[in-house]
Amino acid sequence: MVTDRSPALDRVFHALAHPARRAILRSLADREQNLSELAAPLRMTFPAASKHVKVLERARLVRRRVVGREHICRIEGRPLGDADQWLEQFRRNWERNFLRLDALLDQMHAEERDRDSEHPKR
Amino acid sequence: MVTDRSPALDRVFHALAHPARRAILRSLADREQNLSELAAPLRMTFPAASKHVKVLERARLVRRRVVGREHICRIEGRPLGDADQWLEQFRRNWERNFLRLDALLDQMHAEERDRDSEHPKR
DNA sequence: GCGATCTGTAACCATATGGTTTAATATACA
DNA sequence: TGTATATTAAACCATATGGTTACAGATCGC
Repeated sequence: MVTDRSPALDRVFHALAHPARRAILRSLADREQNLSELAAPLRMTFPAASKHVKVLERARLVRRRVVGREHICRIEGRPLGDADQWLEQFRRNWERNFLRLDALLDQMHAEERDRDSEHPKR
Repeated sequence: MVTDRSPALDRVFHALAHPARRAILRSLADREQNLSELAAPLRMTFPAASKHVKVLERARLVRRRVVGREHICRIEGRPLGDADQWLEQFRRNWERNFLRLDALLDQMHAEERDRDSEHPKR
C-alpha cells in the first residue's frame, strides 16, 4: 500500500513538476551526461541548471559520480517507479469505484424495471 | 508524443507533490465530497484546505459544482491520465535504452569471445 | 606552471507556497 | 427575522523556488 504521507513521493512529484527537470530526465534516458552537457540545451544559466539537477538528486531520480572535474549523471529508476505505482494504484482504485457506481446504476434500473412490470403504467 | 514543455503537466505534478492534496484525491476517489468533508481529516485550518482544493482545480484534477451553500467536489480523471502517460512513455523509453545497453554489452562480450577463440591465451 | 574548462558557492532578487487569523458573503433553518 | 453553516477573501508571515551575477576551486592539457 502506497500512503499519501510520503516525503519521498513529495520530492519525486515536485521534481517532475518543472519542464526543465523533465527535459533533463529525458536527456539522461538516452545516455549518461555531465552537467555541462545537461545544461547546454536549457535556456538558463549553468548555476540554474545545476540547481535543477540537485532537485532531481534529492528526489533520488538522478545519481552523480565525479570523474576528474566532470560530474556525470545517470537516472535512478526506482523512485520513478514509486510515482508510477502511486498513480497506477490510485487510478485502479478510482476506476473500481466507477465500476461500482455503474453496478449501482444497473441495479437501480433493474429495480425500476421490476416495479414497472409489477405495476404497469398503461 | 508527450512534450516536456507542458504547463498542464507542470500543474498536475505540482498538485500531486503535496500529501494533503494526494489525501484529498484519495478521499474523492471514494465519493464526491464538499469542502468541509474534505477539510475535516486534514490537520490544518479550513482556508488552508480550501487552497489545496484550488490547486487541484487549477490542475483540472478536481471539479466543483455549487449546490446551495455547499461546494461539492469530484475527480476529473483525464489530467491524471496525462501524468500517467508521461511516466509510462518515459519509463518505456528508458527501459528500451537499458535493453539497448544490454544488447551492446552482449555484443562486446561476443566479440571478446571471438578474439579469444582466434588468439587463445594458453 | 598556466590557461582553459567544469563545477560549486555565495549573495541577491522576485515571486510562489503553505500556513495562519480575521472578516465578509451567501445560504439554510427555526 | 435572526442565527448557524459553508465558503471565500484579505492580510500577514516564514520559507521555498527559480532565476541571475560574480567569484572560488579543482583538474586537464600544453
